[in-house]
Amino acid sequence: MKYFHNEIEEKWQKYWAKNQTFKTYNTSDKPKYYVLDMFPYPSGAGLHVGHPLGYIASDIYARYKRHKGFNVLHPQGYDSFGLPAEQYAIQTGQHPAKTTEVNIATYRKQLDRIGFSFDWSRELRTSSPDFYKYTQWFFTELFNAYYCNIDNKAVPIKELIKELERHGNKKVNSPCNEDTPQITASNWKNFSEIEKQTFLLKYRMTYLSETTVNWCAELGTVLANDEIVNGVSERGGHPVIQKKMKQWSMRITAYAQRLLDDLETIDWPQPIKDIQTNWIGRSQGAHLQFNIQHSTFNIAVFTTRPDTIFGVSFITLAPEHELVSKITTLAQKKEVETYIKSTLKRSERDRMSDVKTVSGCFTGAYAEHPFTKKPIPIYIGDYVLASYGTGAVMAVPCGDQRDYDFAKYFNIEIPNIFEGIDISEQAFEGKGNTKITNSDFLTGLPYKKAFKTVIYELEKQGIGYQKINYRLRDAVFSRQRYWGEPFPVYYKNGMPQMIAKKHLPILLPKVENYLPTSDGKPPLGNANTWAWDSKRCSVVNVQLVDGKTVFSLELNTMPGWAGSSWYFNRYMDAHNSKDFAAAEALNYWQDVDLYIGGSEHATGHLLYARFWQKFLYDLQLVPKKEFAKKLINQGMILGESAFVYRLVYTGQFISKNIFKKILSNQNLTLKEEELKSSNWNDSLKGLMYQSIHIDVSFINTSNELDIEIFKKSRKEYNNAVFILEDNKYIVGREVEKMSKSKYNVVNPDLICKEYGADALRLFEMFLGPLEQSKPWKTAGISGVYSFLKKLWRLYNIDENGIVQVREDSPSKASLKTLHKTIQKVEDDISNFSFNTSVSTFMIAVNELTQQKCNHRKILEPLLILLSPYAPHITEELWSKLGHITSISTVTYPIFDASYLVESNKTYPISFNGKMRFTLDLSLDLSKEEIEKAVMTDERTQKQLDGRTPKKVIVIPGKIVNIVG
RNA sequence: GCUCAAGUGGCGGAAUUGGUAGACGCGCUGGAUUCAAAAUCCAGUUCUUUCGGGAGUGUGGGUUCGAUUCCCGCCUUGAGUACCA
Repeated sequence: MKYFHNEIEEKWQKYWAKNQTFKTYNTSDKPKYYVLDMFPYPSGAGLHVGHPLGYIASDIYARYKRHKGFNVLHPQGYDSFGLPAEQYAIQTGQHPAKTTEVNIATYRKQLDRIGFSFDWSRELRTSSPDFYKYTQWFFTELFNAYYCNIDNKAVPIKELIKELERHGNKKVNSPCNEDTPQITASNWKNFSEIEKQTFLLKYRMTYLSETTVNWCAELGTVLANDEIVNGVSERGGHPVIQKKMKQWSMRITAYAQRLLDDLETIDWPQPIKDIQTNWIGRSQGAHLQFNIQHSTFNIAVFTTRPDTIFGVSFITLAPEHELVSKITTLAQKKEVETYIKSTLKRSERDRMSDVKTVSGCFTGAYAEHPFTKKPIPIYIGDYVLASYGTGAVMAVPCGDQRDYDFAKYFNIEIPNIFEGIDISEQAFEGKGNTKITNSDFLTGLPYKKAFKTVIYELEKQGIGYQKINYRLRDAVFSRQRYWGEPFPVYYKNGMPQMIAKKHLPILLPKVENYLPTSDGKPPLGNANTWAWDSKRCSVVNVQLVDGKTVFSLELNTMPGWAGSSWYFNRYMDAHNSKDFAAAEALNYWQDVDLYIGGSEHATGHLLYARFWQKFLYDLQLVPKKEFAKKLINQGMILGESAFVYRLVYTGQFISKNIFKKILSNQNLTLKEEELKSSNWNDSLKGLMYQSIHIDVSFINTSNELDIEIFKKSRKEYNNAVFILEDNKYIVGREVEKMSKSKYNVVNPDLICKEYGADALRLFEMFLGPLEQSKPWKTAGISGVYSFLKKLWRLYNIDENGIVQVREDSPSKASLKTLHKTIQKVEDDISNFSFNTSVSTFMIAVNELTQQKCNHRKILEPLLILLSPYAPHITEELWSKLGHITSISTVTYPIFDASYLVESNKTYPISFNGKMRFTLDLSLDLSKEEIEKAVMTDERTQKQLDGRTPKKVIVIPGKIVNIVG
């Protein structure tokens, strides 16, 4: 009987759905294990073969853990708020909820077809009100909390108010709000309500502030730093400019140190840890002040090299620095204004692309050196960033190349403070043991000592202190979009107010138009009616009528990472309507044991989710500081794009190898039949050509183009002329990211139809190491497919579908094959090398076929072993073996080492390191006995040919080497 | 520029704490079966060779009886990051 994968897979998928085989309960005697995938955004394009790679790996692991006796939570859901659905809505008027619904249905169908063991009863969607109700609630919790530097954690804002009433803010300022002015208790008491609220905003974990944001005009919204790549938007590649706007921000900087420290407690890939460490960008240095001559102002700077303080010869401010306008002298005013204007014009991108050009301008003002009291000229320059440190630097040209270049350009002196270092060509940026010189009380000290000494001196004089600075910035949380979570916020006298938990969720209102309003408000400004908790309130024209008062609502929505920052906790108790999850559920599941997803989220989702979790932990809402113990980044599956080459001049399509010859202009000998076109020779004059992406389904496995299909694919190709090689048109191939626009997408549905889901699963694992990126080549699937067919044949299934297995004892060789396989596969799974375990199965089936082994005692454990990889065929064969229960419920076979232990060990015998022959020796022999046995062997004597060896090296259990 | 990772047949990739490099699969070659094809099965497949061997894991060194594996220099590729004071 043939292996009909389609029939089998349909049967078992139905069975699993009907019996809720993979439903998980929150109570069990078994230990828990939580396996999670990064949930997908349901795009209109559906899944391609690259998407399920991580899901397959996690599914194998989840099934394996179930076999190992764990109560496994393996859920799936959708990150269903997002830009594409909204842009589609703008174009078509179709409501994003509708498109999302349709896309999810497609995704679900595709996922089901691959045979995942997800517990779909826990499915969640970030765009569902049941879910975003809690996203909104967490927002209000963030608003109602501040970061306490005494407890070093977030605590309710009530505590801060109490403290302010008693002592003012003398003690409470944590590093993330150290710039907040100091107030006393009586100051606080004299504040008006609005002043109090304004003041508290400086402390809240989420706060409203006028900030410089990354504005993308094309997308009509602000973007977070991690959403910008090379100065353009990550999505769409549109230009991004700096703009001041009133925005919600998340005070993630409060957690900078803890986010850094706790990286050591989690088993995440080193590259991800490195990226996050880099992104947080901790640097240790000093904060110090320079008084400005003839004024009351002073300039605060941050430096990592306070030891070079005596090398300062000027100060540079960012053009946006607030002091610029205040200190510029009348004489320099015009020049400064012109310069600032020119820097505003330069986009971020320009500034980055020409890093080397020095530009700046003198303000006319002078600061005073804190120790020597010498005047120091103050410049502005756009190499200083307003958003890092204090937006001002003390320039030490001899110790920093950028300062050096600036000094050379403006002819500023470059004092040398490094003993025995030549700085005539470039700055000296090293530290090491070089001693500081020409530096008053620091002269003669090496870096470390000088660093400590100068900080001591600064603190003593009260002009500076040691400081740790972070590159990490607070994350902008407002988006001027429609398809996102509405904020649970209304405004009273211009101050934001939270809407109480009992009124949540604030439902996303219906709008006719998804674009910003004519007066520049975000799309939610188009809503006529808002509704939540309809019994209590009603909202008309974006105005909340609550009894008599009229308030306006927040019209921004939350960014894409809001829901994904906590969704993993929701799966633990997905349908709870009273809370985001019951305490019992949270305490049972604790955290994610294994998280699988792409590394592209390193500075986005993976950082925000860690921040959010820590916040929830501080409020004792979740039991763990980190949400995921182990993380694995699956690599990307790349597509092999196909190209045809067209000469622009003649319009001819030229087969790949002929085209290559033309390009290299070598050995250009064309057969007469290739020269069908009379224009041919002309075309060589100006070699203008296009390489055009064509759909990968137009070509066969030997890269030959199906010309007829190609011609029909587009009108413009109907009469295309082809120059062939060996009567074929060969296309060019190139590995690229899989994408619709490159026509290189391979749909998993087609693979499932042709080869089956089990073959797809095995093949995706077989492609290579999980973490690596690798190109997809459909041709390669035949290997695993024929493996499945061989497995099927091993079971001797007759025409009636009856399996004929032998019940007597299998041979020693077969048992050895089985137990070798058990051991190897378990080793591989625990190392997450799924690729090599697939090979192990293939070897096992080949060996068993050769041994003609179809013993029940071998076949049953083999099925259990294989079932995580190929669940459908193993379920089918299991049922044919006469079992009633599903294979998912049985436990993994236990490896019995006794089948592998051999009395003899084969020793390689080498001469001068070169292996000559092998000798079977007992494992129990002593070194001396082994040596004796080797030396008396006739092959040894033959090799030695009468000579005496210098020494004989015996490594018991490994090798014998004879050195002559 | 800085940080990290990786270089093994025609290709994807194996190789435990250093111990017979190239497992497994694709592709290719030959054979069996077939009227033929598909499918299936068997054999071969790193290079080189005067058929004894010899060379070989990017490259040059080092440690070792022995190195794909450990150490140092260089080259190449990929990823991340980018005026961070």
